Amino acid sequence: MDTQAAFDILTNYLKAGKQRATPERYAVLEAVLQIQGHFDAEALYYRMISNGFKISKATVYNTLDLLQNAGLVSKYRFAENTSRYEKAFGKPNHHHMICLQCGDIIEFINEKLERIQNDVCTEKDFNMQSSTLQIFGTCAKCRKKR
Amino acid sequence: MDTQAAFDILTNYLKAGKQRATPERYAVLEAVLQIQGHFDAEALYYRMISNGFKISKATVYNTLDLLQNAGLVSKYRFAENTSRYEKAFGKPNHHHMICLQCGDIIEFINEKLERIQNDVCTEKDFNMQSSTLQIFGTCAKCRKKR
DNA sequence: CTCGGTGCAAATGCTTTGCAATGTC
DNA sequence: GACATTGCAAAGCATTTGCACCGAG
Repeated sequence: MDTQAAFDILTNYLKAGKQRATPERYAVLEAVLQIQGHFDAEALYYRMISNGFKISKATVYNTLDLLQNAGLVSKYRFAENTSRYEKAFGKPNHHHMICLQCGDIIEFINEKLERIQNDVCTEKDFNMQSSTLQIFGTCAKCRKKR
Repeated sequence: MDTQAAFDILTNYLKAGKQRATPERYAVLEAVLQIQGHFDAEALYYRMISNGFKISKATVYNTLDLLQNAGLVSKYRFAENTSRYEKAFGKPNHHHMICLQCGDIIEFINEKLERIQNDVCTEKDFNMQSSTLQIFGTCAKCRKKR
């Protein structure tokens, strides 16, 4: 949503870690913010290139990692070989249902789930940083097709 | 636990799909059943080789996929590039806490979680086949080290 | 001016594939 | 005997790395 606020978070994160503010880093963040839903590094790379921005794949990968550490991007590993990313800024924590037929991803939020996670972590004395619930199966659309 | 019961499941699965009962398939299953906890394809391959069994990596990968479809093995994708497997026979559905420092995996079961999953799937009209909740963070052991 | 960051191409590591040989049915 | 399955090595992909160059601080 608010690009400037996200830029500020990045600026502060870079300052705190004494890392440099390069145009590439802001460009990747800007591109990420424009995308609705999930994407992989390759798609982001081609999107930036075709928008006329000059950047290398290595930098895209590096920067996505950095943005993840800054809390601006979430990284997921579903069933495939590719890592999938998603902007984390202005989005509440949520989980995913992945359709094995069409690959569609349905997001959902559930407060009870948050509570359970906290309970389990307390019980096992585990310090949670992030979490992902992935439900694999068949979506309504695909079931109707048969 | 009961190797013979697992073998029977495989036999029935193969018959149902008109697939062949090869020694390799039973050997992979047997090796899988002996392992406590998670493993990757490479580790299983070397384990079998060093036990004197002659098999190729390709067959290990193929057979792990087959065993997954038969419901005898679960396949996970945590944060890394490698797929991790685990025997599914005689083990109830469970979820994972992954320590980002030491890589340890803590398993847990929570019945409330099952109910939430069912609720969410009903709500979105989604047909669940499998699911995995992964909680990333730091385990008690690693926090004490600091 | 220094050294962190970038770009490029090559390397890496997991997984899949093509094809001839094998052994199940 | 037919043909699914195996083994092997090579190919495929996503991601990382090494190193020369560049540019932020």
